[in-house]
Amino acid sequence: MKNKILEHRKGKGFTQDALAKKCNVSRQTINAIENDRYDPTLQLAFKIARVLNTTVDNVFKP
Amino acid sequence: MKNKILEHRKGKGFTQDALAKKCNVSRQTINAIENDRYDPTLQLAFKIARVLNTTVDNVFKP
DNA sequence: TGTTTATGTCAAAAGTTTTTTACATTTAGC
DNA sequence: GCTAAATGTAAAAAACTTTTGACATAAACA
Repeated sequence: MKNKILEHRKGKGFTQDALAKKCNVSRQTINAIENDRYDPTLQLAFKIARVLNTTVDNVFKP
Repeated sequence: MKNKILEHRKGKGFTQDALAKKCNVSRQTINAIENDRYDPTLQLAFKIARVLNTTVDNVFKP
């Protein structure tokens, strides 16, 4: 699953750690997802999208 | 996680079984998700949305 | 260079989803 | 009311994912 987390994250000036904290997950989780090591749960996908001020469909592409 | 699978599914005239087959999962999986017993993987969420001709953000709400 | 901050990666644990088999209940049409 | 189709549910196992702590590497920059 491709994603545009990096793009949106940088756009907001967030570090992985900052984004992680806002999503209440570990930095490694954000890193792993950002680098396509695995897909987030649907819940976390929504959380990430919300924190990045966008939609799930916008951040992730199958 | 709330969802509008039933609504969209009926709109297309699909049974749970039909939707399941189109998504390559078991009928019980669709049934369980439709009835909020658990959330699908992000992959499956996208598949369901695609089969129902809509978006993940449209079908699911945190 | 040395220090700090940011990112990358592992292995294992923890947790979740999915499948299967089976049966119960409901709904729709005849 | 009967029948067939559709839906609901359960338990257990299999498959898969996510998370975490720990450590490694890289980047920034004074």
